[in-house]
Parts: sequence; structure tokens; C-alpha cells
Amino acid sequence: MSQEKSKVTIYDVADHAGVAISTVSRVLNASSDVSEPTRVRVLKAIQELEFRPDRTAKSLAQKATKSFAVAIPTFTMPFHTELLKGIRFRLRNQDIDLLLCDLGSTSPEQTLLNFLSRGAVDGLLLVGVPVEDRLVHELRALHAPVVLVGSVHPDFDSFHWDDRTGATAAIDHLVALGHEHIGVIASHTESTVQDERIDGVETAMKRAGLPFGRTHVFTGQTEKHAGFSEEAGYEAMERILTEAPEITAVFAMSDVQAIGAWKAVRDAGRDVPGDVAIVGYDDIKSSYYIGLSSVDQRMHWVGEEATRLLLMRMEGDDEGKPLDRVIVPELIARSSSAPG
Amino acid sequence: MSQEKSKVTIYDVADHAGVAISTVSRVLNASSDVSEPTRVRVLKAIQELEFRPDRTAKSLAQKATKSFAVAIPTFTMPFHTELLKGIRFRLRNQDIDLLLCDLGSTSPEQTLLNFLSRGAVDGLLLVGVPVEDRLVHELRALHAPVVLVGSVHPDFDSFHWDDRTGATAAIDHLVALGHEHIGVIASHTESTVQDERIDGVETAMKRAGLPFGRTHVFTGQTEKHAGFSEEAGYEAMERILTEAPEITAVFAMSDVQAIGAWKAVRDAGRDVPGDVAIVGYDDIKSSYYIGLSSVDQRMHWVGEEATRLLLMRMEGDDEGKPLDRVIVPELIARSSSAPG
DNA sequence: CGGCCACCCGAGAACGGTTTCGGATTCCGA
DNA sequence: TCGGAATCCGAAACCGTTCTCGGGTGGCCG
Repeated sequence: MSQEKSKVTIYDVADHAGVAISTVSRVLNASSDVSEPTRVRVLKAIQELEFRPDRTAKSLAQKATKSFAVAIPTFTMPFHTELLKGIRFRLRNQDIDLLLCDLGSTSPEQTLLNFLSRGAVDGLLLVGVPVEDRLVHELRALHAPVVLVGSVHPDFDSFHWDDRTGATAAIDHLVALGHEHIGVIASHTESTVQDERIDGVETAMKRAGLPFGRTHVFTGQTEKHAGFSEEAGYEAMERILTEAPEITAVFAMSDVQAIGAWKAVRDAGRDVPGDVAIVGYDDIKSSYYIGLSSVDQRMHWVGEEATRLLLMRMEGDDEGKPLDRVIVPELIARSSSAPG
Repeated sequence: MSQEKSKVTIYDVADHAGVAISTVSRVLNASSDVSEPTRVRVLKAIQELEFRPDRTAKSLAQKATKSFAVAIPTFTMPFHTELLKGIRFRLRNQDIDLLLCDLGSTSPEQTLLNFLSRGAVDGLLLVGVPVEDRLVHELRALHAPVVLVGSVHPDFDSFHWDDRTGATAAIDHLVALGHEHIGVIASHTESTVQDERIDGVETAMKRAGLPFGRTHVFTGQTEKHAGFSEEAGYEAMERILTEAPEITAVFAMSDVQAIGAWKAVRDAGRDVPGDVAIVGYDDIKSSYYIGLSSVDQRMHWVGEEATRLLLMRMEGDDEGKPLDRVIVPELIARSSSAPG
């Protein structure tokens, strides 16, 4: 057991095999241009010395890292899990490493800029971050392909959702069940995503000839997770039950909020869907377990496709214009909004 | 807008500022030994050229990547999510990147070996992989600190669970509720973890003077996720309901299986916990939502602490013997095993 | 006025690979 | 027998940093 302290390099292998380092390199990269006898000699030397090429050096020389990053605010949120599963699925036996950059919920922008300033990645999957001018500039400086998920920009490939239609589907469903007074549980933060969904709600309600206004939107006061938490949903529902008892159906901006709302209804001694029907958004795994109706964004599929596209770009497939794919969410009806 | 095609290097900056590259490097690394006037001159040059130091080159020169990997079989499994949250929590504002190596459920060993052969990381958090001799050798070749989670080896730091006690706690709980015929839902794969838990069950049953044997262990036939899936739990429960109707309480090896079992009970027109009480394992988020009793492994805490230790090791803190921390799981009683 | 010590900064050698370029063999047909 | 192409392989440049070492200032003291 020759317990070498220092790392064995390509030079050691070359010495041991009696060849030049370039030959060793050729063997490593399965290049042709090397005769069988010397090939096995080098291979034997590699074996005996237990040589492992250094990843960093290789990256520097080849100007490629064989890895890409997915930057995402709080990757452990339940609805991102499905996305990650999709990414991972596409990556199986691909010999490409995945760098996870969690942007945190506080200042995603800053974290991202900080991260990008390093250029150590062959591609970037940017999830759920609105792309502003300053950011565009930085992304270009990456000199690597970028695929956007959940946001749009003319300069980059993107996958994003038709939030308006998603919300409309939820409302149409509730209206079809006979509900006339529908409340919305939203987060207290500003976001275009949320605005569009509320817009969709308004459209659907108007189309059904039902009243809807800002007074039908409720929020919890909890700061946790920017108002997307279970607690926030619980609080919002409490307010609905006391301030707007005429409401018989609730549409929440996320399943997590919806779950909180459900709990509030139960704690108030009321019944779901008997007294209040509930529809959430995201269709996380738990919703399936507990029977919460929800709007499915096809997260897994998006993860897969976005990764596929990114890999293509990373292999140099430029083919003109950036792609802009719009995903239309679909409602999944379950027991939390069952009829009757 | 000087749209440089090629990347701007430290040489360009040096030229532009009229200094040597070593000086630029000094400025970058906040070293002293550089006078204020030249410092601002270099800084200005960096600004104007929008210079970003290359991460790969830096890593090569410094022999450090400022990143570590967590290798884990299927990182999207719900009970790993909490672990990742803990890791991430410990990493906030740390300027250390996280490399995710998903080992897949098929041949984790091989994937890991393949991944390690690259040595591009300052440390490794190895989760849920039994450490055999061949692997030990490879891990040493990493020349980087390794922290084990969910397995043990005398040569490495490790965090692992006292599965025996965890199982015992679950059984004690059910026994205390008056159950005398208790079934176990297990996966059909071999694993020391599972063996130890079943061992714990036996001990607890024996202590309570109740019968227990291999005939009380049930599995589903689904191959999905090596029998740790919801489907497998469902199938196992079906078998229990028909083959062993005397059983009034079930202990499942994972919450996911328990959820499947619950569904099977419901589909059979029976009641939880009235007809069958259920206790799971892992305490995933969904369990909290649906009221499933479970054994908590303190995943978040473990993730935090393991990361903390790894970071310490990465900073060169060797301090003698590897640490071996045993975590004692605790039972969380909820409605799926409520009395009466 | 000479010597010594800080203080800055530049030259150049690493770091561990890839890749271009050209030289030395060998093989073959003329 | 010789020219030329094909085949293998070595020398050296290169990737973009860090870091060691040493040299040139200027100030201060004897």
C-alpha cells in the first residue's frame, strides 16, 4: 500500500509509463492516435498509481466544467421539489454535475449576482427570479447559456406559466359548483405572478356575472415565507370566517396556504367542503395525500424540458431565436371542493 | 458598450491599470501590501473592464474550490428534504457552494465512485450510503474531509440514528394504547436499518409479553422506490386486512408507506385509528398535515450539525478522533394513533 | 553619509491538465 | 531505392489565477 501523501499527477503517470504527458492525456480522453501497446502501458501505470485526473485543472484547460447550476429561491419549498425531480430525471446517467444555488428568500438578486461573479458553470437554470436589466447584463457576462423558468425575457429561453388561465380555471370550477361568494387568499408581497392570478380571478368572476373586488382578497399578517406559509393561510381564513361569513369558497395562491386555511376551517368547527370549499395552487405532493383540489403547473415536466433545452444549448446548439414556452396550468379537482 | 467577445483576464486589468498581475491579485484578495493610490487605480480598472476572476483558475491555484458536495440517494425524497433544509440553513451567507450528487436508487455505489473520481470539492457529506472497504479507499483518495450521515465507519465523522430505539418507541406507544396484535410494514429490500428497526420491534414486543415474529412483517410487491413507496404501503396493508384481521395497529418503516396503508384502510371502509392505528417513520411534512403519528429523526438538526462539522473540518480543524454522534429518534403522537 | 528596515510592487514559477505543432517512424507503390 | 503519406508520440505553449521571492524605493537612525 504505497500511501502517497501528495496527489499523483499526470507527470507521475508519464514517468512511470515512460511516455510524455501528452500521451497520457490522449489515453485519458479516449483519443485515437495512440497505439495499442502504449495505450495498455499507460493504462497500467494509471491503475498502479491510482491516478485520478484533477477536475479543476481539466476544467481550466478545456474551458468547460461539465456542470450547470440551478439557481432558485429556497429550493426546499414543496412545489420546487417536483421541479428538481424533473431536472434530476433528465440528468440521470449524464455525467453532468448539478450545482445548487439557493438564493434565499431575502435578497435573491444579490445572492445571484454574487454567485455569478464566479463563472464556474457551463449553464444556468434560473428559477422564479424576475429578470431586470442589471441582471441581464450579469447573465450575459456569464458567457454561458441561460434558461429561465417562471419568468420571461426576450434574450433568453424561457418556460413560464399562464397564471391568468390557471386562476381562471380554479374560479370556473368553483362557480360551476354553484359558489357565488368566493374569497382569495393571497400573500402580502407584491409580485406579478400574484397580480396576474388575481386578474384571472376577476375576469372569471366578471364573466360569471359575480361581484369581485379588492375586498375579496385576504392576507395573513405573518411575515414567514413572505406570506406563503401555512400560518398566513390560517390567519387569512380566520379573517374570512369572521369578516365575510357569506363566502362559501376560497381560492388560495398556494397549497401551503390552502392547507393552513383548511385547518382554520376545521378549528372553527366548520366543514370542508360542506361549509367552505377550498382550491389551492401548485399541486404539491401533500395535496394529493389530503385531497386538496389544486392547480397543477406540471412542474416535473417543466423541470425535464428546461433541462433538456439547457443541455442542448450547452452543447452549442444555438439555432436562432430564444424559445418562449408557455405552460397552461390545469385544475385537479379533489375532495376539498367536491360537489354537494 | 464595449462588447468584448473574449473574457477579460487579470492581464487586461493589469495593463489597463499599469501594474503587474500580481498586484491585481493582491487587490482581489484584500491583501495588504498595496498602497491606497494603486489600490484605487486597480479597482477602477476592474470596474471599467467589468473584470470577473475566473473561478476555475482560482481553484486550481489555491487548491480549494469553496464548495462541498452532498451525495445522497434520491435527494427529492420527502424525508431528505428536511435534511437539505438543515444543510442550507447552516450555509446561509457562507459563500460556499453546494454540489448535489444524486446517487439514484439503482447503483448508488457506482455513481458515487464515478463522481469521486474527479476530486473537485473541498468536502463531502455522504448521506444514507453504507460504507464498505472499497468505498473507504476511494473516500480517502478524495483528500478531503468526509462526514457520514446515516452510516458509521471508524475512520470518518458520522451522524447516525439509533433505529432500534426509534422502533421501540413506536411499539411502546402502541402497546400503551392497548394494542396486542401489531403488524409491521417493511420494504422487501435488505438493509441494516430495517433489520435494526425490526429488531427493536421484537424487543419491545417481548418486553410487553406479546407475540411477534416474521409472520407479522408485511411487504408490498411493488418495485417502485425499492418498496418504500405509497403503493407498496397500500399493498402491504391490503394483505394485512385480509390475511391477519386480528391486527389492530400497524407500524410502517416510512411515512410514505404509512400514508399508502392509511389509504388502504379507508378504501376498505375501515377507520383510522378506530379499526387500525398507524404509526410511520421519518416525520415528513405531510405527516404533520394529515395527522399521522410518526418517529421523528430530527433531520433538520442533523443536517445543520453535520454541515457545521464538515465546515470545521474543511477549515482544517482535525482534532484527533472522528466523532460518532448517535441520534435518538422520538415518537410524535398524532391522530392516526389517538386513544379510544 | 552610509546602512538598515519597512513598504510596495514586479518577474516568474507553480497549479495540473489539454492541445497544437511538428518530428520521427513505418509502410507502400513507383 | 526513394518519395510521400499515414501513424504515433514528444516538446512546449496555454488556460487564468495565486504566491514566493527578490529588488527598488524612501525614511530614519547612528
